[in-house]
Amino acid sequence: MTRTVGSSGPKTLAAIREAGLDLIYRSGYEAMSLRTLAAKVGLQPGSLYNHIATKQDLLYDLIHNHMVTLLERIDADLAGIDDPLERLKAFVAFHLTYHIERKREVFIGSAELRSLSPKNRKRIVALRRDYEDRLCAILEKGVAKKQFRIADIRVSAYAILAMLTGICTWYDPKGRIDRKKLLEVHTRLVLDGVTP
Amino acid sequence: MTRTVGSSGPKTLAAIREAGLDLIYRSGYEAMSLRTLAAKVGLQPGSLYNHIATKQDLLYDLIHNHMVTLLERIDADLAGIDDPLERLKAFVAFHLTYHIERKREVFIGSAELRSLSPKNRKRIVALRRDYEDRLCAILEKGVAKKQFRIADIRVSAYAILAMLTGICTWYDPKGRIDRKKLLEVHTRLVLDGVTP
Amino acid sequence: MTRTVGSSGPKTLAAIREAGLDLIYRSGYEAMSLRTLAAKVGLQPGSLYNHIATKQDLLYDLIHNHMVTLLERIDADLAGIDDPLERLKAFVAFHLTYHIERKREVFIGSAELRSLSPKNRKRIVALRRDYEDRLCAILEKGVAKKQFRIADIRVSAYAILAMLTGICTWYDPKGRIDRKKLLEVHTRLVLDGVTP
Amino acid sequence: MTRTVGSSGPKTLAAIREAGLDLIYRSGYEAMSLRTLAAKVGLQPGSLYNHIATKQDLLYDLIHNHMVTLLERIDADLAGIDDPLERLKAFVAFHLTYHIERKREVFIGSAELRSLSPKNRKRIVALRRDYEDRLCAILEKGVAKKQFRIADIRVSAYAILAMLTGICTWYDPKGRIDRKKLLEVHTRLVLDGVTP
DNA sequence: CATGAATGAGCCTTCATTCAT
DNA sequence: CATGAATGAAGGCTCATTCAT
Repeated sequence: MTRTVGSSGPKTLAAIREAGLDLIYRSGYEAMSLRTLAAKVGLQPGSLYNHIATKQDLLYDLIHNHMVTLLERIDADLAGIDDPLERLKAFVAFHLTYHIERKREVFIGSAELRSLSPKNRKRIVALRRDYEDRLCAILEKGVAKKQFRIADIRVSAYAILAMLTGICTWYDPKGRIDRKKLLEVHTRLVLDGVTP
Repeated sequence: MTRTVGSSGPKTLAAIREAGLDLIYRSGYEAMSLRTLAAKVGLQPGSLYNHIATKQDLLYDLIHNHMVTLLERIDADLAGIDDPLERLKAFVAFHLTYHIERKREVFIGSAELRSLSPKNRKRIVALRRDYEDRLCAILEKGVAKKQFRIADIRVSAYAILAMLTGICTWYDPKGRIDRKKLLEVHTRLVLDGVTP
Repeated sequence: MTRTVGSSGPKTLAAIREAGLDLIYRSGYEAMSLRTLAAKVGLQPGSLYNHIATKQDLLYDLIHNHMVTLLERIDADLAGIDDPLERLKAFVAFHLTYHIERKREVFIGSAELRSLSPKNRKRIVALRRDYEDRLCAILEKGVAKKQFRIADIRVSAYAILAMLTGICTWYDPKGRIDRKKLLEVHTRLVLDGVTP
Repeated sequence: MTRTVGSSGPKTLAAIREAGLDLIYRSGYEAMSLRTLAAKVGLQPGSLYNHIATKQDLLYDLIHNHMVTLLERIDADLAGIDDPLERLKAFVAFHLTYHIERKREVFIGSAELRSLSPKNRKRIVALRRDYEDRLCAILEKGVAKKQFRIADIRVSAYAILAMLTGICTWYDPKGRIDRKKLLEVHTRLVLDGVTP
């Protein structure tokens, strides 16, 4: 998004992104100061502006990156699968995995929506909607094929997403529960909730 | 905006709490300035300190109040119900209703956990755990009585809570979906997910 | 200075004065808040104004009281003594004793001169001058009678006062040096410095 | 008042120190606001923080600088002098001169001790003690060599220091008394007080 | 590209003081 | 007399951002 050509430029920008991700995840966008960020990267505050346009821009950049990747990946994972039930399983598997691996991006992507400028927020919300639509489409197909029985597609989609997304607030990769079991439990919860 | 002459102490505190709830919900704790808060209540910034000790204190007060009420209410609603299935239904009904009616408190209670001082956060997290334990207890009893079939109690409880809590991020009381239907959809999702 | 008739009035005023003395001595006039003062006396801040006119007034009251007492006492102690040497000894004895016993008043009386309003400062400085004049007069008489040999009366007077007053910055009544010895040492220092 | 364009770092810091010295001397540490200080230097209040860490830090810096210089100078002035009497004379001469020329530093160094944080105060008090020890050592040597007759070294040292330091509260370099006479008067007062 | 110094706005909080009750 | 709640000003300090070097 914000990038300047040059020798150590891209590396520095990457470091800024990574540090920003970390700090925003841990303390929140408002609570993170660019001074702290600069210090973490080993720069003076003013130098950040050789890589980013504004603090707000960095936030948008982070979230936007995340959303675009999310959409690319889900499409890649669903490609070639036709059966709605299989597609739903794939969706759950992907969502869960991605949300565990990208805990910070996911959290920021929803908790810091309100810190985005109206214009930026609109853009991100549109991408979120795109992603939700992937799930809605699967559910609809399943209903059409009588594989699923669902009272309200959108409500169910939101409920499923909330449930799956919720894990990134408590799941600890180093904790007692292994990822496979987590996937099984959630897959069952979802399937039982939509199959007749 | 203008000073309400004769507004006595408790009333002013209540106004501060209400305004704080609103502002924190909409812009976040860090982003809310006490100047804005004071203006909304019709006071000078310094006058807030006749009613609250610090900004942090107000946040804690708001969240703590919410948690205590939550626990009181769920206990009241569950009292006298024995059957695990019925208890689970009551839990879902209560949780959903409360989370719709107290959207702001609920949101703040989780989104602003990180804005609490370590000591305060600990206290709140303990209360949250208490609440989660109510659901775990129900699930356990149900499993013991062979009414439920659950792979991992705690994981399921978190999944259910995440799902039910999720609604307060998108549900609009004035939107197309009425509360009854919402309850039906979620109750089914939950029950199907835990019954054998 | 500032007094209201009434039942517990005078006692409260005395408590305010004592607390003020203590707080100003320990933290300085600017650093002492009326809130702290009120708390120490067991009142609400606003209630102080039933006894004092302003914070500045309290300071002036304290210092003025001190100066007036100082003058009354030195005159009493010198009364009836004629010989300049004896008068000087009496002065040293009185000054030392008073400055040890009224450490706080003395300290405030010089350190907080700058915190007085111009008008108040003028008044106090005049009283200080009166006191200095007592010593100058003694020295002059002694010189006239050839008992003393002094190059510059005023300079010597200031030097002597500085020396004698200095003790209240370090003397600890409970320390190793007893008051009698202190008096001896200082008396000798002074006398040796002015006698031929 | 107006910003001195191009004023580089060290120069600005020096200006801040000088302005701070002046303001603290005249109004006291607590009474000096950083806004006033900044205005005097021609900066915005926040810009001060490019040069100092905190207000407290500035105070400590000022006093510490003063104490270190004091120690360096007295040692330089005493170097090469062996006779206790000559050393005492040199001490008096140095002390008096320095205290006249650095009136403000000296005053702040003792009047604002109480405004220092406990940790900072400890450090400064230790340096003061070092300086006092220089005088004590001279007196001791003189006593050992029977050149001085002193009842209590420490008490006498304090008395002498108080007397000499006192002048900086009233001496006006532009006044009627010239420095040479001042030195004579004080030297005699001191010597007469310690010689047999 | 990075730095250091500056800006101007704003933050939370404290303060002396007032006044209806 | 005392209280509790208010005011308005000010305090120290932090912040995102700019820009000459």
